Amino acid sequence: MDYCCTPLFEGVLDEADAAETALMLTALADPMRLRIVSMLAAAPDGVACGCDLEAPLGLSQPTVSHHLKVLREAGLVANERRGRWVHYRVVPERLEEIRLALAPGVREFV
Amino acid sequence: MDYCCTPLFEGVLDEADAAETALMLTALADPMRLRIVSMLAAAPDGVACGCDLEAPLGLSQPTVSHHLKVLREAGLVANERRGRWVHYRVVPERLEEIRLALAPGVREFV
DNA sequence: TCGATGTATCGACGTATGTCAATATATCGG
DNA sequence: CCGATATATTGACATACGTCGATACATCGA
Repeated sequence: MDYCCTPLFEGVLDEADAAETALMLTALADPMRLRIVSMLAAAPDGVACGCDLEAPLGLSQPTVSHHLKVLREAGLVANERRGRWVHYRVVPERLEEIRLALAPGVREFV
Repeated sequence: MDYCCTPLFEGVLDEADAAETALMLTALADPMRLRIVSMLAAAPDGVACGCDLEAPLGLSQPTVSHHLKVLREAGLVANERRGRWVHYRVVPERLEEIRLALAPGVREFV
């Protein structure tokens, strides 16, 4: 008797939800961007400017700017111009969204 | 007085940790793979075989096999051959690792 | 043994991504 | 207004990724 191929698949992520969650995860799924978020979180007042990130990361200025743009468009960091500099900070609520999306069963899987 | 460019950057993710976390996130940062994990989690006994995933996902058999391999190599799913079929299940401990890695400040940021 | 069925691998294709140098834009100080 | 500094954009490049068809491998039933 085959107990395989049961017709389950209920309460599953639809395409739209999967696409949105994947966008957030994609923005975070890069070593350099993870380190950027970590640096911002560890910075005094949780704020740092892009110029501080280039040397520790060993990346060029355009590349850092690119990564910050990816993180910003994913809502994972916020920026604020302060004179010549742009201050970046982590958006913890957005990180929490990801953690909730990955809850026990990836969804409300109680 | 410039309050920018302070020499913070302590307690930050090193390259190795960032690379490993990025590997897990990359495996999960795909809409189809998110739906696969969701389907496995929602399946009775938390187990399903690859043949059940093709039709709901609208993907070819090789593509489903590829995604399952990516998830398996990332430790996010486990497989077990059962006769002609291979049963896949989510590894919740691995998902929990990701959630912990994304804790408040991405690291032990209390 | 042979055919059927589920799974894995291979090769190829188009697209996306991370990176940089060069350049443009924005803001401050003098 | 001009030079200096921080940031953003553009264009180019190599690499990685998602997908498929074709094919090989594994297992069961007859």
